Amino acid sequence: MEESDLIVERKKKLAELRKLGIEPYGRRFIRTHKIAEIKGDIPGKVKIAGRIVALRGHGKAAFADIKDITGKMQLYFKNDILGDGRYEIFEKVDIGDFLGVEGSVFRTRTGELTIRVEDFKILAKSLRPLPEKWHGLKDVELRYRKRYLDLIANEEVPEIFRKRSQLIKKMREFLEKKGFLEVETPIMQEIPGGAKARPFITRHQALDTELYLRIAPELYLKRLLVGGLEKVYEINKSFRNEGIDTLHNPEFTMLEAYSAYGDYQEMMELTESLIVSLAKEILGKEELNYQEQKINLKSPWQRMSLKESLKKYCSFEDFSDLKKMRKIAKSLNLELTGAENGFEIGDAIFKKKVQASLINPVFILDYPLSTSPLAKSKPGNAEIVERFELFIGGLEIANAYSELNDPREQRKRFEEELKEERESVKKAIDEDYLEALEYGMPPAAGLGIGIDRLVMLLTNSPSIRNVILFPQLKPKQ
RNA sequence: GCGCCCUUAGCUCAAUCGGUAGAGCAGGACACUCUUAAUGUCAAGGUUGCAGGUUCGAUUCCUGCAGGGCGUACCA
Repeated sequence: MEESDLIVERKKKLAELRKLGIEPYGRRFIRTHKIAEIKGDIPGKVKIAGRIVALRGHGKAAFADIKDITGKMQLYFKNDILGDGRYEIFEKVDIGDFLGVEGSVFRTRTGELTIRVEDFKILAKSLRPLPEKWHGLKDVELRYRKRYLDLIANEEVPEIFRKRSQLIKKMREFLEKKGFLEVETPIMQEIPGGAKARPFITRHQALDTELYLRIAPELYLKRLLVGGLEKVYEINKSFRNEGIDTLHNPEFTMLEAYSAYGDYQEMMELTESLIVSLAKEILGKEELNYQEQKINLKSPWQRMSLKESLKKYCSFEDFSDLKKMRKIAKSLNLELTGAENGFEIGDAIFKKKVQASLINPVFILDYPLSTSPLAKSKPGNAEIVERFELFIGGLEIANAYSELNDPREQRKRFEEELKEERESVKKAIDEDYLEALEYGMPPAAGLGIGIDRLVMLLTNSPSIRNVILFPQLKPKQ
């Protein structure tokens, strides 16, 4: 039978219901209980609503399972009880329909809590068949393109998004308690800054100007530090016009937080206590499994410089030994242009070799200045900046640094950066940002946390698409 | 972008050393007033992702395309 035949069949029932004077798309239905609230025998009548997910007919009686957001309940429809042609109407109900039912709670012979339906209303007729009841919806493409079906068919899916919501809520609470102010900064920016990704371009008609979707909110949040707001954060969607894979979606959710008078050491403490407290709230514990790996989040977390990590996992001693590093890079099939300095090759080797070994939380510190144009250099070492990235379960979860607040140094870094910029990206220095710095920005620490990846970690999800309700896919022709 | 793999009924899956596809669920009909992956009987459901090629014959082999998955590159 073609799908259209299944739909024809249901449309037929719809018409028949209307003929019987039943409107199959109902209105407000006032419930006395949500399903999970019906735990024992409840005297009198209850009214619940939900979607029919299973039907088991027995001649002039039937059992049905109805589901709301809190759980599932068995319903018992019986000709003798409904009476007067009402059972005939019930026979036009399909799996997938939304019903409001009224009845009394009892236990079946097998002890299952069930509602003996005395009256019911069809709240919405479903015209399409639901995915298979036992195996759920497995087709990965369908799950993403029609997430509503995934939510109906696969129990663990709503749970992931409940946890995601919980995590963001608790993150807010944590930061508020620490005195951070939540702000909103422009998504459409004249000059996209704060990261080096390719931006999406859009256009404002009335202003007759091109605008860019932000790749990060960083430069606007730091303007607020100039303005005297000492602790700010934004839970933001940012947009990067780059490849899509298990760790990257073109639009993604990030926390960025800035704290005046602090440095990256302060941010490490904040990050550690934030993530530990989130794990306790969401999972109720500090240990978790991520993709076959056992992870222990218990403080204190390990801290290691980038250089030390390379020594430990790739056993090479000296960043000035370019020959040796190139050899290692080559053995890892890394493509190099030949113009890289020691730190850049080191970073590439790190990504390829070290990262996968960082299962328990590790702060990797002290990145090369050349790849960190907005970070403050370490006292006594102009090549290195005060920056860390946090790795858990082999995933890069956070990135933070002591913020560069010297406007002339910042200009120099921007100019350096401009030289290597890719052709598709607008070549411009954010003069307005530099001007802001000239008014004086307090020394500060800044933090970025990839919320999608953190949710992946806490829900044991192998792909970022599992934790984004509507991940980006190619349009289907 | 590159490499490898996948695409069979609405859903979940079989099958074919190249001989025109078969189950379960869902849907239809009948029976059944305590079932719970209800049960029993019957009937129906397919341009095997799309377009070409080879062949007497292609769902199967080959090429191209589309979508998807994984890896890799870009994403400081």
